Amino acid sequence: MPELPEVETVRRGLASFLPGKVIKSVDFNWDKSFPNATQDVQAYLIGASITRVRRRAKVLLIDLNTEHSLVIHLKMTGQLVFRGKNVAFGAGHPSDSLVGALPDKSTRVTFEFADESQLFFNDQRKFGWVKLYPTLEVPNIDFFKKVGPEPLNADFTQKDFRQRFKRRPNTNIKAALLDQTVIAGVGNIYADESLWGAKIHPATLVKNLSTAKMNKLYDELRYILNLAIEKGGSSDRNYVNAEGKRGSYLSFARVFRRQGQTCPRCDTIIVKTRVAGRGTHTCPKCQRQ
DNA sequence: CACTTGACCTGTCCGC
DNA sequence: TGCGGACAGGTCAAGT
Repeated sequence: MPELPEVETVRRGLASFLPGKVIKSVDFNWDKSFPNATQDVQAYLIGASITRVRRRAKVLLIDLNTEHSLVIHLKMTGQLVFRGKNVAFGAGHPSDSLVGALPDKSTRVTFEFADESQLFFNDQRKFGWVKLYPTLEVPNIDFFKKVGPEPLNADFTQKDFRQRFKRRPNTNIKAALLDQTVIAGVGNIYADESLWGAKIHPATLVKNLSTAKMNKLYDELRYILNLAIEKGGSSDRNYVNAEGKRGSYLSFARVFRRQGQTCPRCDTIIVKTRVAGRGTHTCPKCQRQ
């Protein structure tokens, strides 16, 4: 599911609800969803207070005042939904909501706080996880040692972007965009959307892309990631924000999940194919290989 | 090494 | 209505 804009949207929601909350209890019903929860839970989680909520790549970090952090990956279908006095099931328009009463059959971990509010980790497909690490060790996790730069960082330039891709000259640009060690945070939706924006066919080999094309891709990717954050992300099926509500980006999408519809630039019918092992949406006229 | 494919899971949709 | 197969926003390990 969640790519950079969705995870960032969840982070912003959690950052408004969680700081100061004191963990009263933690409940698990699927071991693999919280693989290193042992006696550490008692020592570092129960009674701990949340200090802040961060994001790196597609990973959320919830820092505690016990020098430990919850590290959370939502993978394809993970959700983190907060329920408290001011954020209750039923608030807002019903069509915004994708989750009802919690816990439900997809709930894998439940955190309860001292003020009776709760945080639910739901994950239909069970690929996602919550782990507990000493805060200082988080940068040493294999994933964080290898992951590429944040594409939206102010100091990340067109030149940096081109440099990062030089490590994957013989692979296609879509696979390279999805490779988290090149740059962080891009998944299937925003790969397709940004390639359409830059008029690049997803199967084009990286080494065959000009400097101008790569610069255009950088511009389109940053534009689309920022727009998606503004729209609260994409809810293709499971994704919801920290209040359990959908994001609206897909109503603005130009190609993703729009096969059979017309290209907004040239009216050609958008097609769905397979590139880098993933469903891929392109305009056959705008994006020639 | 660089690159591709399968595995991890559940649920839904589509064709027969 | 049932059943099999393909597919779904991600990442690893294992294969070539």
